[in-house]
Amino acid sequence: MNATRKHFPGPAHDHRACVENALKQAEAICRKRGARLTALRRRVLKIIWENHAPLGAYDALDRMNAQGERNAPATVYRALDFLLKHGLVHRIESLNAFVGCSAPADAHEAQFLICRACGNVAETHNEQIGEAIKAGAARAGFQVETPVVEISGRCPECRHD
Amino acid sequence: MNATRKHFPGPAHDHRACVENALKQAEAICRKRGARLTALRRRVLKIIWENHAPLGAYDALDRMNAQGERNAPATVYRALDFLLKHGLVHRIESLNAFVGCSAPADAHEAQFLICRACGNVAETHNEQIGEAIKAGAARAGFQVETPVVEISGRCPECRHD
DNA sequence: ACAATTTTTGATACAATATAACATATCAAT
DNA sequence: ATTGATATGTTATATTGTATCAAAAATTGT
Repeated sequence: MNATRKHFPGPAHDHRACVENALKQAEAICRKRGARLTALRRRVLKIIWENHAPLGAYDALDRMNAQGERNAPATVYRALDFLLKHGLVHRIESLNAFVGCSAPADAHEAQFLICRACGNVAETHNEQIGEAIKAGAARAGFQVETPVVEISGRCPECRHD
Repeated sequence: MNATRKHFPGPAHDHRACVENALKQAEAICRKRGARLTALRRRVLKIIWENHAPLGAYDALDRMNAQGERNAPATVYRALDFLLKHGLVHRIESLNAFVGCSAPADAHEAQFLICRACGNVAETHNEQIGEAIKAGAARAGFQVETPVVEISGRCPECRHD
């Protein structure tokens, strides 16, 4: 296995299975918490998971309304709020867009690797980054609550060295 | 000196001098580069520097138009683009807002400590965070271009331990 | 100093992102 | 069935950001 490429979906990536797994996990998590993953919310989650590039709220809305439905922005934003609250999706601040969480079962601090060529985003859970942030913040007397780490660059498939 | 508090403006902070210094540095930098820090751009920079909390583009616009002027959004965005390009301000992605750069003379990778109580933001230049990010990205085969690190939490003045 | 060129600014319109407010519907527990 | 809480529908509006083209000002070459 090529350990350097595990985070981004390579050519062998089975995305159908990837999405099914995400939905299954979401259902399990919501069941366990007594949270209601309604048809609407599940549908938005599935749309977000269509690929590994973050999707804007209005793009998600367009997908929902493609067959003539008339959902309003608030509908999508509310579903996204629910999904965010339960850690099923992440918001990418630097893109104003949303991406499926690759490890919704575990509490985690995530970092995002954003390929500016193909648009895909990989989620990492790097303790060292988290520790460096906490240490640096502590030296400034700062109490960390929500670190946002979004790293723009080139993914393994798109880099040109 | 209390080293833990040097990044955030404490009660003794002389903000008038702080702003004057920022403007002086901006002038020196632009002069050296042959970049034109016009009256308009200087004015926007000064408005951004009014305090240490990031300011939205439309808030800056409101300040400009407070005396009945009729500047349009594009005017402010263009000035901000110039200031960003020359590293005189930073954009805080998670707030859609802009803050003065505290070290415009040096090229640097910055991190931002954002106090969600008082709104102030401190800029840090922490090598260890940068290194941890580069190392983590490298392990994923990812080529870092623009790391965004915005840490929300509580500043020394506002924390409640 | 003048014309040619580039850069900056003005002005109008519009696109993209996000929320407020209130009504209706559905669910869950008694 | 009634009630209370949660979720969705609907309309309107707020916020953030660009595109486009015209006019003005600064810069450059002569």
